[in-house]
Amino acid sequence: MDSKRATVRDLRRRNRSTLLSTLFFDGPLSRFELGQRTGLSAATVSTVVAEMAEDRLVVEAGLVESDGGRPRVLLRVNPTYAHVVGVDVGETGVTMELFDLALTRLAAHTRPLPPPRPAPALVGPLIAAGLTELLDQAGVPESSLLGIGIGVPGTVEQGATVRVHAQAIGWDAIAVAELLGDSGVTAPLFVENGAKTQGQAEMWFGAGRGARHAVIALIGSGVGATVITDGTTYRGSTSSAGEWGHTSLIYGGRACRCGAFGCLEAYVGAEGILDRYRKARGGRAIPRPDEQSQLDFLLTAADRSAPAAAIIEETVGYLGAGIANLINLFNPERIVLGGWAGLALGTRLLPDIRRATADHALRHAYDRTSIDLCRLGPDAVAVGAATLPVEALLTSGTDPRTRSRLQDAQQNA
Amino acid sequence: MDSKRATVRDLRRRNRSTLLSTLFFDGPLSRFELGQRTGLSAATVSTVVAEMAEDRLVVEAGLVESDGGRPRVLLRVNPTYAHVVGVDVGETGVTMELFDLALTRLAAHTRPLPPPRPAPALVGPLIAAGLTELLDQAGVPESSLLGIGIGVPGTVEQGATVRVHAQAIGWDAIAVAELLGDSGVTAPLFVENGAKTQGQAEMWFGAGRGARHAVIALIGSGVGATVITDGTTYRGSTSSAGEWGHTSLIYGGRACRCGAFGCLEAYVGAEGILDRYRKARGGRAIPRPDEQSQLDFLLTAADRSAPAAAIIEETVGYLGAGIANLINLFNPERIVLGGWAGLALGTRLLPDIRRATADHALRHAYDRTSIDLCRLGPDAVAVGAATLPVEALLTSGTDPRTRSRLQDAQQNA
DNA sequence: TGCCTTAATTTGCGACTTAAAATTAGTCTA
DNA sequence: TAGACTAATTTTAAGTCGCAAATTAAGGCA
Repeated sequence: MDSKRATVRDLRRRNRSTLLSTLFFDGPLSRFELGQRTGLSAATVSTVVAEMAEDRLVVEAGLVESDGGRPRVLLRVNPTYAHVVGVDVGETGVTMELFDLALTRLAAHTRPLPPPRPAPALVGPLIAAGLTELLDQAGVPESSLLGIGIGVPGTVEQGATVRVHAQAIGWDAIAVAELLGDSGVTAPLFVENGAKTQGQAEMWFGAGRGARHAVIALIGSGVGATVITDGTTYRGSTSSAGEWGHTSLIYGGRACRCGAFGCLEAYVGAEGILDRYRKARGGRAIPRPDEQSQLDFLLTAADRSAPAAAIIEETVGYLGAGIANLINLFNPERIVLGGWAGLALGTRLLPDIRRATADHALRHAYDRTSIDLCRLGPDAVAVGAATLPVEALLTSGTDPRTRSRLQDAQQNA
Repeated sequence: MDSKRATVRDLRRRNRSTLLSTLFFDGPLSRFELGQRTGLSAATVSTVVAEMAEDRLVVEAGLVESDGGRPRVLLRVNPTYAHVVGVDVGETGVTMELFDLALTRLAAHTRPLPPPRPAPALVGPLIAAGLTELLDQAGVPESSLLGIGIGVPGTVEQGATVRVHAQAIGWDAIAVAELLGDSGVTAPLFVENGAKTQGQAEMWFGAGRGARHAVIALIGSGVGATVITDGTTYRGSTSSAGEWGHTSLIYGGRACRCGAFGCLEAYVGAEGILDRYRKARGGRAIPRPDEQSQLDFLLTAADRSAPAAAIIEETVGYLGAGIANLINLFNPERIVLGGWAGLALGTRLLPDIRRATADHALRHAYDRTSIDLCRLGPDAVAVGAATLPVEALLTSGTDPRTRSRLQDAQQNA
């Protein structure tokens, strides 16, 4: 069915990849433990580790004392082997962060973008300029860059040329590689939907750690989800899977900005919630400057105002039904609720949300799913983007910088 | 991350598996073509094929004439290498079918079950007795059985012991292996949810052929779905994924037999449709004996009766929204609509259903999804069940009969 | 019959993992 | 402080595997 040929060299690559990955996520570990966890023989662990140590990809990290017997040497991924940059292209600004290989933040900055529709041609130079500044700031040479991950709002179609469809900022089928085409940036680029990078960050370092099947449900002004199946982000056939916000919750209900009616987003997205609240107030504006504080206002008001409480209660019900749909369809072991609005609702109402979910989900699946809150917050988009080059390194076991050259060579052949 | 060790032997197994699979699905093929399709070298193809020919798993199937040069020898999977049995355990009866390895039906029969709740203890002996009869009928020795696939209504929890939760027939956490425990059946058992086996049949031999990402949407009295991601059935963490029928379509709407309100099933399941129609008729019964003819009656009535037409139009709308949810969440390349009610609706109303779906789905994803009808019908549950042992053979490249012994040995070690 | 073309097999090689043996690097004991 | 002891690595010696190149097989054609 799948036509992946397998040579004996692929074997090595794969073993290298599993060893590197276990070291990255569960390290530091000794060679002995590595053998146990991966099922590989001590001999193989030894030779492969030696190879990676030769490349300076893996370094020693102290000893474990023993009660008699040779002490185990701890190994870990070398944080300074290379660096990665994560870029969060938002609707109003671009945040860039520089990390070492262990994803420790070394430098960061944010540049505003002219709203509402920043021309793609503008973003390229902005990133290029921001990049050199970032590198200068941390004293990291550009040659040390493993890659640059870019999180964008909108769907990203992976393929020969990566194309971005971001209706939110008016990008239609933009080829990202061209944005940085002539700016002299040579590091490999990895582009992905911002919600998906945020979800990946949550999976690697947040509430998703260790889960093989999970859904990261993100609620901000809009609503999206990242679906993790078997440890990897599910993309579907054209990378637009997980559009949870635009599933029908109330057939023929409120108009949604996607053009359809009754979408979940129109009910539990911050904009939808506040709009409903405004209507309940007889059209009076909510006396706060921005969406976040308006939602806070609503949540506080719910303690004393019946209409506000009703809106919240409804919202919790809708959200529960929406989450139940995720459970019934994907049967994950964990749901992680995030996004700024998701966190605002969740921190105060998680038990209610759980109850509402139970009312709508099938018992069997619900009982086997935990519902937790995000641990990283919306600024995790950049970290998540930065994980992309690291992921490429881990899954291939080889440096994407050299690999891309190889791929080019193969394509020319 | 994943701790699959990779020895040099696994390599062979994997290549054997890919060769066998391509031969099974795309055969007959010559060694030369096999090499091209799998990317393996001619040498490897030759040796691996020789091995499989030695086992009589693969046999020659004629020549391709050539215009000069040695003619290519066509190869195919040996249909008589082994046989498989597919069992469809339904609410009212058990259908059993015997196939050769090419899934050609050799014998079949159906036994009624005492409704409404056949005791599990009853089903075991029924299958055992039916099995010997089936084998006698076709003159196939039991030793030739590669395995027995069983499709059951309800969720099947795969694990050390396979457990079935089938509320429809009152089975709760039944360990299937025990059903046949002392009946002397030695062939490996494979148990799976009936909707999933039907979906698999559709993927192998029906409208799903060739798709990597697809959803088989099944509408009968109830509603279910099989989700295919990357060519394999998606099960989720506890095998209960794809419960499309119990996703909320209308928050707080009609009561569903699952206990929740507003489930899709309550609107587009045959029972739900007919119930709504009955209400529209002021409570008068539909003058037909069973659900299928009642639905036909409704569909025909729609041509001349406004209330009937309204029910159908509503149903199409609901169904469109439900399908749109599948598209938005899973982003498949193909939706296959099936089940007896799904077919009844689809054959007359597919264009309308497509339109309704377009109204609710995101443009980008909808444009890249085709919506087709099932080609096999509801009796495909048994064929689908029979594919399970074949699938085990294809993905492992080795005979599940010997493999299970190996696994036992490993577990004891 | 002999030459040409293409398919399949055989051969020689480099690469890989593993089990077992050897080595190494500590702790413990007297 | 010199063994004795213990347990982690490394080396060594098979045994496999897939591949490229070289052969061999099986026809067509003149």
